[in-house]
Amino acid sequence: MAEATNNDTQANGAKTGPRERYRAQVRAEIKECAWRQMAEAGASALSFNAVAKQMGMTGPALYRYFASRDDLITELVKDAYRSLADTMRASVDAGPDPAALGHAMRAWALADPQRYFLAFGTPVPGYHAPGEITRIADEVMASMLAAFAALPAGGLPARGPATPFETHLEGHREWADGHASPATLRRVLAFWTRLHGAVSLELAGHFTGMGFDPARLFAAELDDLLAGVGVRAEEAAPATRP
Amino acid sequence: MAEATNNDTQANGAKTGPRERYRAQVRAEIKECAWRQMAEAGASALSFNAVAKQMGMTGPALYRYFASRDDLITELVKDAYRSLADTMRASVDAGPDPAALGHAMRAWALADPQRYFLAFGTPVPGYHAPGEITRIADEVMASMLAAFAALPAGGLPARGPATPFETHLEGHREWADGHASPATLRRVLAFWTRLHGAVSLELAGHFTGMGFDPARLFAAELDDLLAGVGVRAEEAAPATRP
DNA sequence: TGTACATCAGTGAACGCGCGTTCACTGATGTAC
DNA sequence: TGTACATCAGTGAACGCGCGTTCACTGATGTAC
Repeated sequence: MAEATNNDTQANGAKTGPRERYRAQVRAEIKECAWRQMAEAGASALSFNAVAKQMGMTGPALYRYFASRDDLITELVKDAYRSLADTMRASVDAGPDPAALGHAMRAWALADPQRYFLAFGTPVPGYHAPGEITRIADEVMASMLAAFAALPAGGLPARGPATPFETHLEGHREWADGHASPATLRRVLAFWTRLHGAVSLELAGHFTGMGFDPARLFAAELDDLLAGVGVRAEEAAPATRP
Repeated sequence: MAEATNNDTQANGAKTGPRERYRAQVRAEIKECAWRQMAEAGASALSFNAVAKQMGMTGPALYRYFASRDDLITELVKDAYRSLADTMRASVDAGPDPAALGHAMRAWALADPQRYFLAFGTPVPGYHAPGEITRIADEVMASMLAAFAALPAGGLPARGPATPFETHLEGHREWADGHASPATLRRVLAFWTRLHGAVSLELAGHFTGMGFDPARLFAAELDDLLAGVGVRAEEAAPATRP
């Protein structure tokens, strides 16, 4: 009954009447508030009522916008992954440069540490991410693969026979659509795990008091990885292409 | 008044009367319970009352053993670091082998993921670890330094000039007591961050569904690191020493 | 343009719950003489 | 060995609190004719 007769409906099915527009804006503001609150006390301390109060509303009002507290959090996790996926795709689209992609990832992490930890931090035992999030995570992986696969020979310089791990990957490459060589897959995994290691320890504050600049450690790890297995960028030319 | 006239006191000042012995045992059991509960729902969900109930006690009874819930958690964090420090020291004492040390670290992490995340996972904003914990963390770092420093030239094969990051470390090496070379420090940092990256992504479940064996990725990273910067163990002899 | 109606954002009261923590107490255990 | 006393682990009631969530409601906003 009372079907809308005007065409406030876009191609994607989203309504755009004045009420819908207002709804979308308030939803965004609520998330904004939630992020701010999480940055202060961590994700597990996120309180539905507290967010409402900070919005100038009473608690129950939030149920107009999110089905439950868990729904809000899931939405935030999804937004975090979405944001990372978009950032990485933009980097790859600007040119398949793994170094640029690495720096984009670190910049994204530094911009909002809690957002980074929401995606890659301590998991809640028993919680399983809905499929939608898994799909966005796959996009992230696809960007990394694209950055490396576009380079000649997957970014690898002249090299020897396959390592045991590459041989192992030969039989487990479904996650890469089968387009990349085992050597490239191994490279991408090193890229991901090393950058995550350096960035997460930095963000968690494990380097504070040690004096060195985490940005330089990160750059050094990137150099190590990208100048060929084990040859640093600075010494690559004279040493490894005789 | 009523000073103990017997000598139920050890060299370290700990009393060992029957009551003190009982106290220590119950304290240990409470921690045991807390660990179990944390493994099920995460650290932030640790409830004082729930632990007491699982112990067959009422909530207030726990205050005989821990000053507060925060005190309990701090104690657990301290025990986690203590356990890691002991594990690593044992490995280094058995011989300064970085590969063995790396495997010991991973085994320690796999044995209790929540324990690993309590030490290296998402930090609680605003929380600062007490000095005692920082001191134990320094022990962990010392073991890593010892494993690498004991190798000839800090475990480095023939190599070129210092990289920019090593030059940077030259001016920021207080955290290593000044005993190790910048090249060794850089090596230790790579060791730590890479292993943390691989292990934490594995424990957080980010590799599930990808098919490959995380243990092999870990071993490959260790190989990469230990066979010289960028030269894999398997191909080192034929490929890079012309 | 004006009127009648439907929609729906937000309120305020209330729900049951589990939390950390305090307090005065009881009763068992160990200690001193 | 027996008795008087001090210690202290654990209880049960109570505290105030904030949580997520429900419900019936009001009043403003947009819609249809």
